[in-house]
Amino acid sequence: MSMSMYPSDKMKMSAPGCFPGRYSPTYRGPDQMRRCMTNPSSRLLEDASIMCNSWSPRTNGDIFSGLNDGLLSRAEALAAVDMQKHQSSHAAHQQMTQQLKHDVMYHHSMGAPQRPLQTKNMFQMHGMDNLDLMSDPSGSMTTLTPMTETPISSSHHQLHGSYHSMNHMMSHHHHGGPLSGHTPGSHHSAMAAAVAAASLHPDQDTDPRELEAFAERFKQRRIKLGKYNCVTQADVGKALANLKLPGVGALSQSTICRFESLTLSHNNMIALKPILQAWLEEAEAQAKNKRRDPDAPSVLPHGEKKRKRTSIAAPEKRSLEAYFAVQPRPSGEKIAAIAEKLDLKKNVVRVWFCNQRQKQKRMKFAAQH
DNA sequence: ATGCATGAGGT
DNA sequence: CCTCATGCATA
Repeated sequence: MSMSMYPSDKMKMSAPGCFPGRYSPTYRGPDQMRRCMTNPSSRLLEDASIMCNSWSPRTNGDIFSGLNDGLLSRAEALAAVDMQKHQSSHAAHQQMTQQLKHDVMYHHSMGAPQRPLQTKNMFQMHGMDNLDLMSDPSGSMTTLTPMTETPISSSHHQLHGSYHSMNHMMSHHHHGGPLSGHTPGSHHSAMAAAVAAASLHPDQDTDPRELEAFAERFKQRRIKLGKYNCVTQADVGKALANLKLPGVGALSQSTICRFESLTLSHNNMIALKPILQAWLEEAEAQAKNKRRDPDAPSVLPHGEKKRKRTSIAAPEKRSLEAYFAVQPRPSGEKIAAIAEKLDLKKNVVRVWFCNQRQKQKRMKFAAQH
C-alpha cells in the first residue's frame, strides 16, 4: 500500500465483477430546500437530569469541554446552555409529545447483499491511506457511461483488510507538506492509469484542499457530461461497476452526493477519489466518440418490504442534541434512560448517537481545514 | 441532500 | 457496543 500510516485500510477485493448493486430505480430526485423550524421544548430540563445524574466528574464544570468548533457543536452547546438555564427555573411540563413514534420499520428482507467496498481504516483523521488496488490484467474498461441496470450477478467479494501496523506518524497536514516517503509495500498496481497516477501523489490526494477542488471539478464535469442525457449522481454510482476496477463496485447516489459535497470522512474521500477520477476520465473519453443509447427499462423488481425510516420529532431531536452536548457517548444504560424519557426505542437512540458522532467528526475535520 | 439504518471489522 | 463506509427512504 502506498502509504500506510494507518494500519489497515486496504481495499479488499477479490473477484472483479463483484457487487450486487441494487439501486432504487425509482430515484430521480428533485431536491428540496432547507427546512426545520424550531419548536420550544421544555423537556430539556428534565432531560438534562438524566445526564447530570451520575455524571462523570470531568464534564462537570464545563459542558463545553470536548466540544469544538463544529457548527453542530455550537448548536449543541447552545442547547446545553439553554437546558442549564432552565434547570433552575424549570417548569417542565412535558408534553409527552410523542407523536406516534414512528419507529415502525418493517424489516426488509434484504434482497441485496451489499458488499461494501470498504477501506478499513481507522483512527482518526490523520489517516491517509489509500486503497491499493491490485492490477487487473483483464482491465478492460468497458462501458461505464451511464447505463442502466447491469445484471451484476451478486457475487460478493469478501474484501479484507490486512492491517499492518505501520508507523503512523501524523506528519503531513496541510497542503504543501510533502510527505511522501512511504515505502510502498504495494506493488503491482499498474492498472487504471488514473488510479495509479493518483496514488503517486499522496500529498495531493490527501490534502483537504485538493480533495475539495477535485470534488468541485468532478461535479461540474459530471454535469457537463450529460448535457442532454444528464448524468446524475445515481448514474455515476451505477457506472462505477462497469469500470471494472478490482474491488470496485457500484455506489449509491447518496455516496456520490456526499463525495461531491464533502460530507464523507476524510479517509473515505481519499479512498473514493481515485475511483471517481478514473470514472470521470473514462466517461469523458467515451463521450467524445460515442453516444449512449437510451438504456433499457429496469423497472422496479418486485415488491419487497420497504424499510421505513424512523423520524425523530424536533423536540426529541433537540433533547438528544442537548444530551449529546454533555455526553457524546452515553452508556447503554443512559441510552436506555434517554430512550424511555423520549419515548423512543433504545436502538433508535443508540444509532442516533452513533450517527451524531460520525457527523461531528466530519465537521470537526472540515472545520480545521 | 440528508436522516436513520445496517453490517463488517474491532475492542 | 463502537467506528466507518454506505445505503434506502424521504424531505
